[in-house]
Amino acid sequence: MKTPEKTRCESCIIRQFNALKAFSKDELKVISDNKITKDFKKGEQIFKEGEKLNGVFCVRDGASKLSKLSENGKHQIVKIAKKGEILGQRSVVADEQTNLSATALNDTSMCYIPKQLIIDKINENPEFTRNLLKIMASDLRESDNFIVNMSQHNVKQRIAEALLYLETNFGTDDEGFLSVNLSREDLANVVGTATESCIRLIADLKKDGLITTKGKKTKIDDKRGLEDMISGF
Amino acid sequence: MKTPEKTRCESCIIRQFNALKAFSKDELKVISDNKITKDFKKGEQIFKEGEKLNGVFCVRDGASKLSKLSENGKHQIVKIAKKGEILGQRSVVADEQTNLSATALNDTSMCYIPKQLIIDKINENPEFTRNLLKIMASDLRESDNFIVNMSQHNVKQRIAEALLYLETNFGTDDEGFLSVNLSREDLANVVGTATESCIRLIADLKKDGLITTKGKKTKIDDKRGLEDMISGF
DNA sequence: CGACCGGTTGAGTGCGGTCAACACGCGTGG
DNA sequence: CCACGCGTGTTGACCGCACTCAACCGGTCG
Repeated sequence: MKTPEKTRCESCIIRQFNALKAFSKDELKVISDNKITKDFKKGEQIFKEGEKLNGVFCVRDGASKLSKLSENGKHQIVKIAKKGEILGQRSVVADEQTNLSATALNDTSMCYIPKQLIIDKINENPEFTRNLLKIMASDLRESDNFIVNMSQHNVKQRIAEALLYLETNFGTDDEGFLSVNLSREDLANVVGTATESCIRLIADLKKDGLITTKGKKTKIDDKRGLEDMISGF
Repeated sequence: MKTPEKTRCESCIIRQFNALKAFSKDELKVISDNKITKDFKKGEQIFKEGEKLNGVFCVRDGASKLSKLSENGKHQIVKIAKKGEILGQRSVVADEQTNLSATALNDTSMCYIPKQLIIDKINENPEFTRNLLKIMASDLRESDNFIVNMSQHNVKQRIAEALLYLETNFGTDDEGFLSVNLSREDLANVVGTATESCIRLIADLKKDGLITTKGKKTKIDDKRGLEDMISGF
């Protein structure tokens, strides 16, 4: 983790995607003066579950996984955060320790904003608070939907869902391969299965002509086919 | 569903448990004048996923399940709401249709508060908004934890968890039986399994001396034992 | 070079889903 | 009043998905 040159929040477009868009020029200046830019290398841990955070992380670029360790030693990935999202806001709002660990999936650039600044703004700027509320309401819906998907779909369907999710949320490179490259293990941890099962089912999807792989990269060939399979055809 | 005599919000203790505790006497009067008390019989549906709600439901008494239908025709129960919780606040905050259906698990008494009142209060009363924020933050943690439990525990462990959850959150009657009596099917829908599997594993738990049943009622005999089993002993 | 990590494949097993039959209580209508 | 249907609970049998353990391969790094 290193701390490179700063970018001013006032001129940062990322904030349009999160609750920070409520802030005035002046407010942004204060935040900008107090934030720290932090970069994380692929695989580096941003924070660990149970930690008390002293600030939140605004994702400028890159992808990171939010996961939780269960007593059998497996990491369950609950969410993959993308550009514009803010990590740790739940913990700061609730004034609790973090419930999840965050780890960079690729080289990642974050802005670290001290907790007190966020708390002050919650008390001062109602528009900001309402934004936060909406975002958390949306997160909550996502989580509830995830629960249903986990319990009502088999592993193959869940893998298909995860791949589609990665495509729509992180896009593809110029050859059509997924931009975010989850390791087989991470993918298995997203869908809540063993790595071996994950590998085998990916091989199945290839055989079915729904996806192709090249090296460690994955490409979705038949989006419609995947969606149909998820629905049970 | 019938609408019995009103209880004034000012003198209602239930509100201490939810975001409404932020309101002044005057604000409560307005709410009280605009709310409707609605009662639901066991099994009655309070609202259905996809509906546009025009208000929220404050649970005065009883238990209700929040569930979602998946395309294979099964209901996954995501949460069981208890006295003091507010149903529909997520949808109202996000200005979306409901993501979940709500159904009464036993005879239930609700206060229906028009949506606009809640929206106005979000804009007027920052303390209320902050309360909402904290509650949703807490709901979000619960949901994330549920995801991890679902994917990392086997069905037997999940049933044990569900029973413990019912005991701690809804208590027992004077003989020690769980106050909320989920049907086998509902319990299966909580843990995301087939009713038959659920029944068989409950029989296991009985054989192991961890629980007993009498008629349709269930009693937890060895809380510690259940907890150990969940942790994998 | 060996160590190690990620990916891959094979073989065996058991958990849990599915279908079918049956028991039981309850309300309803003939 | 009983017959009947229906919803819920229960049990049996079967089978396949997915977990586990183990071996192996290729690349990378010390």
